[in-house]
Amino acid sequence: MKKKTIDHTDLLVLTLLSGEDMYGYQIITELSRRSDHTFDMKEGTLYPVLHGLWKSGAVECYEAEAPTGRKRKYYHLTRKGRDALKVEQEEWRTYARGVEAVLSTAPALG
Amino acid sequence: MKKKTIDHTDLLVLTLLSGEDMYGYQIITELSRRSDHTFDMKEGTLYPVLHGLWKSGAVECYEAEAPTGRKRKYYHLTRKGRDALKVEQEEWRTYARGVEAVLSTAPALG
DNA sequence: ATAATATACATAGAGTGCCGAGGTATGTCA
DNA sequence: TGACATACCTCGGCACTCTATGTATATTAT
Repeated sequence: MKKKTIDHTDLLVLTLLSGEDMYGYQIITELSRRSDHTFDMKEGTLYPVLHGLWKSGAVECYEAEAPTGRKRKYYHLTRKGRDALKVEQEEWRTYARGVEAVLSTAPALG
Repeated sequence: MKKKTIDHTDLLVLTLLSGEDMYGYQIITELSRRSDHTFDMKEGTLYPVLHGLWKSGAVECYEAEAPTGRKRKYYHLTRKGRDALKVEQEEWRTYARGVEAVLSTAPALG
């Protein structure tokens, strides 16, 4: 049984944060929604990613209270994070182009 | 420094083999050529992949002599391998569509 | 001649990255 | 009051790819 992982987690998270500040739980639900339920990122995946992005300076973090009274940790994309996102997007396009190029050289499947 | 791995190795290898039987070294050079040098698959990656595909019945293997007199191990895609390829291709398309969907929801980068 | 490079196969160990499983805690609704 | 959604987190395992290394032969350059 082949394992299916999400990969490109940084790209996806940075992309979401480029639109607006978000908190962890929201990132998971938004990612699922915007990908038409293709991506179901696990908390065990997301939080380490978020902490890594913070450590590298790609995001800043602040706490805020939800209308419900709950604490949330919002993440904000920094200038550095925006630059990183550009790089990641370019890498993704190159990668996807490469795969499509290889697929296009093969005969159609019966 | 972020590490760049190829991923989707099975998809790429099966795709190449769907066109013609190939031997290991050839797969590496062809993959590089057809992807416009995007993919430089390492031998330490390819050979285990090939052996795994053989173990799962996706490919058959036979030895043949090159014009130079050298021995080569050719791999041939089986019916089972072709089915696996269809699945892998479909999964790739779903995945790529998902990523593009997420990217498209973000504002353009300055 | 011989050294370097390309061809051709292979494996072991390291490193990375994602997930499963578990934990903590609060708010909402039946 | 008990279930469920929200909201955060960590640890250990596992899968995957690469680095490094090894073997061996053929070709090309010096």
